[in-house]
Amino acid sequence: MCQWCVVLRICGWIIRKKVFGRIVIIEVSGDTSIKPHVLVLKRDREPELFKLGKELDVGSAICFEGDVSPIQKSKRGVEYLVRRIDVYSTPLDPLPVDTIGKVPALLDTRIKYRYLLLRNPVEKAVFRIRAGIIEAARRFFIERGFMEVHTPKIVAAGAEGGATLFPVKYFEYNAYLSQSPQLYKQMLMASIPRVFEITPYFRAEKFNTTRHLNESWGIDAEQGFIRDEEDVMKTLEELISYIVDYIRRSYAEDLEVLGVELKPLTTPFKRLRYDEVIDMLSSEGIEIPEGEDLTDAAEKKLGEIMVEKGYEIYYIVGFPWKTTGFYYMRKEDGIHTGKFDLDYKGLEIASGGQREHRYDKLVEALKDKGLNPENFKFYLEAFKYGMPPHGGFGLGVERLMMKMLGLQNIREAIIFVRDRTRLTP
RNA sequence: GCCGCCGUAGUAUAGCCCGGCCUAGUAUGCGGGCCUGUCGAGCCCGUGACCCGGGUUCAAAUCCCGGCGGCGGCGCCA
Repeated sequence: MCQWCVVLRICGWIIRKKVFGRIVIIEVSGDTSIKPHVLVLKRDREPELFKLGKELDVGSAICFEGDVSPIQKSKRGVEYLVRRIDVYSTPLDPLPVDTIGKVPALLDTRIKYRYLLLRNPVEKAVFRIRAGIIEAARRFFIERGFMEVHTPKIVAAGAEGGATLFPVKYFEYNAYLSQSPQLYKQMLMASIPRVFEITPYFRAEKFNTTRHLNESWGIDAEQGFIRDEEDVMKTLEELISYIVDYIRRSYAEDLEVLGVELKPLTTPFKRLRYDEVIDMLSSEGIEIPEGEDLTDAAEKKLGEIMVEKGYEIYYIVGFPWKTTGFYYMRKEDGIHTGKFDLDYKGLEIASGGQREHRYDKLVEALKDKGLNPENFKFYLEAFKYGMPPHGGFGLGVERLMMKMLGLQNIREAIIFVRDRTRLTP
C-alpha cells in the first residue's frame, strides 16, 4: 500500500452500503463535511475487511483507518484505501427513517427522529448554518465592544402580565421561566454600556402555527448612551447583514445543498413609519383599528407589497404607545414611541427600541399600563443611580433562519422542538 | 379557548367522496437470488399496514358517534 501516505482515522456512521460480488462500497458520514467518506473494500485486495464490510449494517457506528485512495471513481465523496475498521455499535433494528433522503418523512416523523436524520449531511446543513449564525453574531458583537452576559432564566412574577409565563416551583416561592432577558439587560445598562446575550425564550402561549415555538432562541442586545433608537437600529441592521455575509462566505456549500440562494442585504434597511404602514394597508383593504398592533395577516400583506417594491427587509418605526410594552420611551407627542419592528419577507424577526431610562417616567408608564410598580421594584431600583439613555433589541434565531433559508415551518429550524404538545424527544 | 383538515406496513403514499370488484395497490426499507465499481444502480422472489372503542349494514379501510394523535387557521403572542 501507499506507505508514505499519512494514515487517517475517521469515525462516523454507515449511511449507505452497496455490495457487488467482489467489492463492497460503504459510505460513512460523521464529521462536518457535506460529502460522505467512501470506503472501497475489495475481496482480492483486503479479504478480511471485505468480509467484515459485507456484513456491516447501515447505521453502524464505526471508525476506519486508511489513506485517501489513488483511485477516485465515486461521484459522491472521497474514496479511501482502508487498513482497519473498528465497529463500535450496530443497529438493533433497521433505521426507522431514511437517512440518505430517498424516502421523504412527514414533519412529525422528522422531529421524532431528527437525531438520526442529522446523519444525512444535507439534513445537517440547516443546523450547521444555525451554528454559523450564532458564531457570526458573537464575532459581530465582540468586534464592536459588546460583552456577552447571562441573565437568569428562572424569574419572579410580574414581568408583565403573567398569563404567558410558564410557572415553576422554586422552593417556597412562585417563579416563572424567563420570557425575555429584557428587564435584566436593561438593568445592566447601569454599569456595562454594551451587552448581548444568546438565550432561550419561554412562552406559554397555546399556539399551533408555522412560526411559533414555546421554547425559542433569541439574540438580544442592549446599548447605552444612545441618541435615540436609530443607534440601536444601526446595530441590528449591521448585525443581520454581517450574519448573512458570514453565512454566504463560510457556509456556501451548505447553502448549495439546500438549494438556497441567499442574497446579501444592503444597509441601511428601509424604514416605514407605523402611520404610513396603516395607510398602505388601508389602501389594500386591510383596516387596522386605531392604535392597534399589526396582525399576522397584515404583516404578511405588507411583506408582499414591500418585496414587490424591492425591499425584502424593512423596519417599522414609531409604534403607538398603546401597542407597546411599558418600558419603551414615549415621543414628545405622547402618542408614538421609540419602538420598532424588523420584518423580513413579511415576518417579524426582531423588535426593539429606545427604552425609558428616567425613573419617574418609568413609574408613570407602569401605572399607565395598569401594572403595579411594587412588582417591578428590583428593576426600578436600577434606574435610580445614573441610568444612561439606552435601547436594544431581541432577534428571533429560528425566524431569521426561516427567512434566510426559506423554511416553511419554524419547527425545521430547531433540532429538538418544544411546541404546544411536544415535550419529547 | 374557538374552527378546519388529516390518521393505511419501518418510512412515504394509492384506495375513502360513491360500502361488496381489497385476499388492501405502489415506492422505499428489510430478508433472499441474479448481476457485479454502484452514483437515488438494475431485474426477480419474499416480508410487512387500514389509530382505538362503539354503532349502522347481509357486507365497513370506506358511512355515523366518541376518544386519542398529527397538521394548520383564528384568538393570543410586551
